[in-house]
Amino acid sequence: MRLPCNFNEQKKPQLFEKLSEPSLEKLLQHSVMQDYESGRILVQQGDSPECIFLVIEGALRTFRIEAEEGHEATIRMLQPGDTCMEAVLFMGGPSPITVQTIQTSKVLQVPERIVKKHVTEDPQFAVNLLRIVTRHYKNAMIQIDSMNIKSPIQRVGYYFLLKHLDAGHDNMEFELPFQKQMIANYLGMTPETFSRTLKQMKSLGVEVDGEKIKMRDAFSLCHFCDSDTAAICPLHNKEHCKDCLLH
Amino acid sequence: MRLPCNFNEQKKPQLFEKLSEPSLEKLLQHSVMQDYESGRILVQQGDSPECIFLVIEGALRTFRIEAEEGHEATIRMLQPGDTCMEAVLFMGGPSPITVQTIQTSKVLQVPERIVKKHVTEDPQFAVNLLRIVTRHYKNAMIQIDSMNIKSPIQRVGYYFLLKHLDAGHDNMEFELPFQKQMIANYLGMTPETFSRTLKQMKSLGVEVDGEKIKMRDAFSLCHFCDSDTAAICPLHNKEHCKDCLLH
DNA sequence: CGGAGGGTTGAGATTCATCAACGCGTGTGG
DNA sequence: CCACACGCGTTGATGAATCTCAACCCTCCG
Repeated sequence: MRLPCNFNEQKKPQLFEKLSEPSLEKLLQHSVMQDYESGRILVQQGDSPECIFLVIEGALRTFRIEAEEGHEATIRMLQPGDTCMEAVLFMGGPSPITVQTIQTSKVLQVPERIVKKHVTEDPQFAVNLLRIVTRHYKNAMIQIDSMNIKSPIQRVGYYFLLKHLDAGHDNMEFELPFQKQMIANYLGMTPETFSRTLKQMKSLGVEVDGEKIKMRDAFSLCHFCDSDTAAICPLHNKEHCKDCLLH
Repeated sequence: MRLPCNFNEQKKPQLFEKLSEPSLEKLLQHSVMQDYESGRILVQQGDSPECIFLVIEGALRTFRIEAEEGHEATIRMLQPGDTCMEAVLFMGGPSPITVQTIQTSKVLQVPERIVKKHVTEDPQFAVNLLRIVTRHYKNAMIQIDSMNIKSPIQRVGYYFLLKHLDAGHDNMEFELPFQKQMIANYLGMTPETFSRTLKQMKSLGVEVDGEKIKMRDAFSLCHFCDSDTAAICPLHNKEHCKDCLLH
């Protein structure tokens, strides 16, 4: 099986990073490519995990459900190149999360036993997994403190800051990669509050037009920076980094 | 260096689980044991991580700070046998968390470079780390949905359920392992709300007397069970598991 | 044209944080 | 030995913030 060509060298999924040809080949040999319509449940909370999912096209989300009211808490939202269920495989026990497509998606599935076997055979693969899982964990920690101690506008601001840095710090425009209600849930608020918060952001120089976000200048979002993002912001400690809360 | 004797075979820290004698010896050789008073900061959010901390005696907590108001969000609370900063070592970049003692504590510190080297040399050690990190991640996911979609009483109930299962399911009494304000913050509420919530729990058959929690019967907390805990509850699917939300 | 889904806006209800005061146990210093 | 301060936990009153419910607009699509 060949990896689809829409992953060029730079956007190669982290799961396969630096793997030797034969090692990669071995993994892909037993993997299955599959297409799903939007809204399809791939794993149910409580199921025992059976494979890792690598998003080729489309988008997935992982979330948890509260039994009583049926409310959902989004844990992650995945885009092409992202993987999920790697951590769950090594947790032992049933899956704590549900996995669902939120667009029509093409997904590569690597079976559990292949993964577990390969981890012991290729140290690079083990390191990749460790890196991926720790990055998820870091995001989770940020999510936790967001819910606890940040206001809605701070959460949205931080989310926008990350997307802005993704798009390139000299790019004054970026797009929301998911539906607004999805992002709202991910940020721990209702679609209504999210919508109202977007309006508040105008006064900070951030215009919202449908899916497009336009920033007045590159520092409009500096106010939402923290030690985590400062480390990856090319403008950090430059003269203009004035609104940064760290200073 | 010898591991202190208060870890018997069963309570051996997961970090060292199933390691061969020489492997363990190698790790401990370069580790440092240290005592700290309560309230001491061991790692500051933004610092680059330098070692793994293994709690021998006392207690630590890890948390994140919000810059503007100085509010804190507790990520984890550690007891003897627990470790922290393992995940951070592999995340790359500065530490997203602050680590602090919350009791006078004895802590074993394993330097970063020893850990990273040992991971590639002993696969069992790598697997241990992967298990530990994924378990943290799982807890983080549960924390996220707690903040989002659970009421204070549900959060406290779930926390109590875990402690109850820890103490043994046939034990109708257990103790709070930390200060109430610490637990409150960990559960994402103020000490006041926590206190009020404790009173509410009386009507569910859970008495609180200082640090001691007394349950009327083994099923008082079943109401707060979910798919994650059901898997480890010895009473699950037994006839008495009546209040379980899963049914 | 009509319906469905996503997004927005408004009004009201609820819940939790905040602020303040108090009780209690402990340790300290006069 | 007592007075006092301090930290922790509790209780009460208040207010602000966000969720809920409802209506509406818009676009897309059959």
